[in-house]
Amino acid sequence: MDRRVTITDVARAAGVATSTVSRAFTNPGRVNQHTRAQVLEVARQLGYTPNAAARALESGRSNTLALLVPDITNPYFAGVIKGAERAAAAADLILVLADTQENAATEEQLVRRLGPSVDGFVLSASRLPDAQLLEAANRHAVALVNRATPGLASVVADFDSGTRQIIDHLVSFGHRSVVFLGGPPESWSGARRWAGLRAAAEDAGVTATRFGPYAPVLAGGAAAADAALAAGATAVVAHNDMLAIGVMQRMAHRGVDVPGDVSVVGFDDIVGAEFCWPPLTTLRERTEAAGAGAVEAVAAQAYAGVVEPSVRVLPTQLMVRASSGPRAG
Amino acid sequence: MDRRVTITDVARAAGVATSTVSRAFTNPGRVNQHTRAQVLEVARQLGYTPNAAARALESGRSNTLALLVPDITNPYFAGVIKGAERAAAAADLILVLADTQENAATEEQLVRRLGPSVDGFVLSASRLPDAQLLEAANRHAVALVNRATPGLASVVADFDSGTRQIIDHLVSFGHRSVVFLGGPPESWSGARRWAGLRAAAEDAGVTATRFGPYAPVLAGGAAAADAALAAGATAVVAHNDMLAIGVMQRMAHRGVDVPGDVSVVGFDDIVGAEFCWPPLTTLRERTEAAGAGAVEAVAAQAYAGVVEPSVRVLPTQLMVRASSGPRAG
DNA sequence: TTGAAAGCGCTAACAT
DNA sequence: ATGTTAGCGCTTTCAA
Repeated sequence: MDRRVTITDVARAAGVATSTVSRAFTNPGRVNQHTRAQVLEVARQLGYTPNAAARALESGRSNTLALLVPDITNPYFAGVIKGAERAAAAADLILVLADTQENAATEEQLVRRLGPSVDGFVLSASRLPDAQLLEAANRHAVALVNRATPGLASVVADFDSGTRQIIDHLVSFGHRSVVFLGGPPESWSGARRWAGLRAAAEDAGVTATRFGPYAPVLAGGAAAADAALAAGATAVVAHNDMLAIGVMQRMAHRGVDVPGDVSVVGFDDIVGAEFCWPPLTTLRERTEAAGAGAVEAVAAQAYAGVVEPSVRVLPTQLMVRASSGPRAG
Repeated sequence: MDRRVTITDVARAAGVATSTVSRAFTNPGRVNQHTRAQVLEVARQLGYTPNAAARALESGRSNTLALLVPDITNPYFAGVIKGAERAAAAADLILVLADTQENAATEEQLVRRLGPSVDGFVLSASRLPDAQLLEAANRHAVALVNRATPGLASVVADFDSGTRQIIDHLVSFGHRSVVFLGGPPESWSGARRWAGLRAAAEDAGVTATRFGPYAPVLAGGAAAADAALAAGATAVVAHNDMLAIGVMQRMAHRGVDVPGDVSVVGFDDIVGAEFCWPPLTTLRERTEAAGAGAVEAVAAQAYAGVVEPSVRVLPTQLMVRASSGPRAG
């Protein structure tokens, strides 16, 4: 569609060598100000843009980062994607997006396939075992979102504080026991959520029980709700908002009042947590900041030679809405 | 992080010329079967992957497509992204994602910045004027999603049928007039929605009025709802689901019963339309198919030399839920 | 069927 | 400060 203008065309038109043109673009200090201005002007007139492939071939760098997410349509990851995209754009980096379909094998394959073309990876909610993560980090710059592996850069939500906020909130409503409706067993953040909940419950002197695993989607709510009701739970905390909303739907269907009979709390604060019925009390994570922070961490490794793996913990905030209330009875 | 294995390494190890290795990979027919098998085996052992940049330099092709969306966090685009990603992966193409922030200037800038590195663009809900779109298509392979411009490939939802379904549905409930709560004036699909609604209303002998524009987000619902109520509307159709849900929130707040007093219908069927309160009657579009179709169209242009701009119209389906009902009074 | 060699566009020594 | 030149890894004529 477009006959490309090369550095040679510019050099010829400006009456200089190609190296001078190259320097005018990438090494402003090492070329005469006047020459530089003239070269840039000629380049502009000709509509010259440096060929990224040629640069990449030379430098081994593509100025491209890849972001892998388990499921693009899960609203939770929309924030991560947005933050990552923004940070990449700010750093003049190109962001490649891929969907792992909640599947470790697909994820591994994508890392292999994309690896040669990108300078680094942001792996969000990775399903890969630690060993494979470390192997990937051996070959590429890597940063994790909501997953921590010793030796790797990561950005995670502060689940310790978050789960404590949840327990405190429920305790303040008089609840003496909570049921955790767990998600996928391989989910690192799921494990952290449960661990935090259990610890906070113990500190507060209330009991915490784990049910599940359930699929962390709307449809998973039916089984989860039924189990919770059968156990006589008065307060349930779901693995994520989609599951929590599914639980509330099932309860409504069964004539159980939320929060009159049972309080429901979620994790994520997805779009929709605000307008589902009743509006969901849930732990908000700073997903955009997480995506942006991970991109920055990868860029630091790939371009600034930073080796020390940074671990950032982002604050969480309990959004108290109408799905939680005083203990029944 | 990784000492790269080049074609030369493979050639040496296999005792053949680099050109033979190259052919073994890209031109299976023009190399001895036995030689080829041996070369591939050696390559595998060495962990060789062709360098994409070098290929791109030679061929001028990056095997990369760019997808531009107005707002990544808008659940509507999640489906488009997913479909595009899937189609790209199936065609062994890399997908670059960028957010235009609902902004024509940003969109134009992204096309310029990404242009040299990608083989084509999928522009979804583009805010660019026709002239700029045509100019972009002059330089790159382009396909549009939910936007049509003469001469360009596009995938659009069947709003003619969709708006007719909406009107028929409301008429069957006895409604004699509908209010359309409009979105951004530059929105092509917004214009199509209104045009379809008006035509269908006329055919059905009911009146249609347009209000707005309103911001197509939850917060836009307050002003939209107030205007509709002031006008005594009994049936409103909102530009999209987010606005529709915002409208219902405002009505609930003002003690107006949906659908008892007012029926509310949206467009998109986003995640959440199903679990908002009341569940929203809305027109479902096949967003994933749209994203996938657009990628296929761009790929056909970029790699198969297809010039005839394909226009695909995807069916829409009215999801009747609880937000619409018999006309009041 | 295979090999030798010439670039693709750019950057980075190395000269001048 | 600028020009010359040698590749980066790969594909592709052109010969053999």
